[in-house]
Amino acid sequence: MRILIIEDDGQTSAYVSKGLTECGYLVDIASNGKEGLVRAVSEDYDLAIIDRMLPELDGLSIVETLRRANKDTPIIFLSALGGVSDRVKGLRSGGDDYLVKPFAFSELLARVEALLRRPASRAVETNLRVADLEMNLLARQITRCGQTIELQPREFRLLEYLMRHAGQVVTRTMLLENVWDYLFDPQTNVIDVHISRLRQKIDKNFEPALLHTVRGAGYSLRGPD
Amino acid sequence: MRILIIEDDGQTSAYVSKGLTECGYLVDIASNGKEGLVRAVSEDYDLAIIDRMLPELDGLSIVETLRRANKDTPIIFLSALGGVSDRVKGLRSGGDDYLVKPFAFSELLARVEALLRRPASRAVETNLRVADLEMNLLARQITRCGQTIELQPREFRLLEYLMRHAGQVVTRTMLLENVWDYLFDPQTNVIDVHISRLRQKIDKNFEPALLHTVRGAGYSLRGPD
DNA sequence: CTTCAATTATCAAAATGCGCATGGTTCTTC
DNA sequence: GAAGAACCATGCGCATTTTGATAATTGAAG
Repeated sequence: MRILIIEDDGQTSAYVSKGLTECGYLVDIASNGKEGLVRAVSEDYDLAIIDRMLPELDGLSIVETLRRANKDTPIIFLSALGGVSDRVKGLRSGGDDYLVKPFAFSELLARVEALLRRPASRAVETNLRVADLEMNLLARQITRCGQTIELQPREFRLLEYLMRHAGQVVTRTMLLENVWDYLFDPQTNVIDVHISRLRQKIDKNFEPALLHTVRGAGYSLRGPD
Repeated sequence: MRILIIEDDGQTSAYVSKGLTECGYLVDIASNGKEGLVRAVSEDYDLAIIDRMLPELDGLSIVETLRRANKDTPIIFLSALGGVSDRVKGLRSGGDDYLVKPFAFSELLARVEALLRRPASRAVETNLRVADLEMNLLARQITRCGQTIELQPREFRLLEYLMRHAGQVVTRTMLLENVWDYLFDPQTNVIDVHISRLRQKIDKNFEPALLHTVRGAGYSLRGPD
């Protein structure tokens, strides 16, 4: 379990970090708001502990930004501001819990674990999305721009793999290994054929194209940036 | 959104209930632990607010029992016991939050909404289970007693329908409509055939049988009670 | 014991899914 | 701008899977 601490007071962050590490969590510390936000957005933490008052960017704004970006990492506020209205503000902004300094580590830990225990934290991803292309793993249904698209099993696997690696370049070797379970090169153009068929279905009739060829390397599924 | 309050102090429960009702929640009140537990188990609340000290059965025990019964209704403890160790105990027992009396209603409301906003509250069911028979909708995988079982698409649909209606009697007409999309009677024994095939796979080699015939009516999937 | 519903086995038709080969297209490099 | 490389699209056919029907057997209820 990975936890991010955003806290400018080195003493507090060291204290919390030490305790959590001892309990087996992987802890990262960001000492200002900007850095914290960047890390929270770009990496996948299971929980974040955020100070409300921070240099560069305050805690409330971080959380609001995160939530707007659809990141629902559980968040515990840590703050010296202990008034009812402060706590309400923190929770309303998208925080999941609010602990007033000074606090007992044991309570923080209990609250961390209460949040991590919520099924949401380990929720299974049932939906993948790249731009307006959506895959519902449960219903095995693909839609682009609201229109549903039918895929064959192999095409489905192919697309799932591409979506799970959206933005990255996916090589033929990766596809052979992970979509076809081949450990060798079949010396044919199977991949090309299926990529082509997939394109017919997900990119033809739509704008813009999402499945791009990376000459000499492989393919890459990505939306417009 | 339905909220259950388990609280013996009439004044507190009335106060909380009034506030929540004004916010559009449907509120039920149980004034002792036993009654509260029964309601929490038998009905489906989106959240429960539970006093720690209650006549008949204390709050901690209620929560522990609920969690053991696999109910993961979010729970907020409300208590006059405000020491760190009390709070930790409440959270450790399976509670999601702990608010010390006296409290501001606005904070309680903010905490209620923080919990309800967590996706967990509207988590999608990705797993069905009847006794030791499990269906993982995401992986489209069936296991009984840990052993994985292969099913054909139609058998899968059939079993899914049966599992979603476990305990009930499922008639042939229901099956024709929902598994075959037939709106008429095909005048053959398609259903019987598929039920038989399904039995071979899920009940043969296992004890006890889960798929029961209800003579003259249909079938019923259910575990031992 | 009889009857009718339910179960099971076997079969054949239908549908599907997949990969290959071929020939066409686009890109790169000189 | 020509040649070669990489990539793309299409149709075909094989193999397998999947399905539904028929018919024989079993078993429960009266």
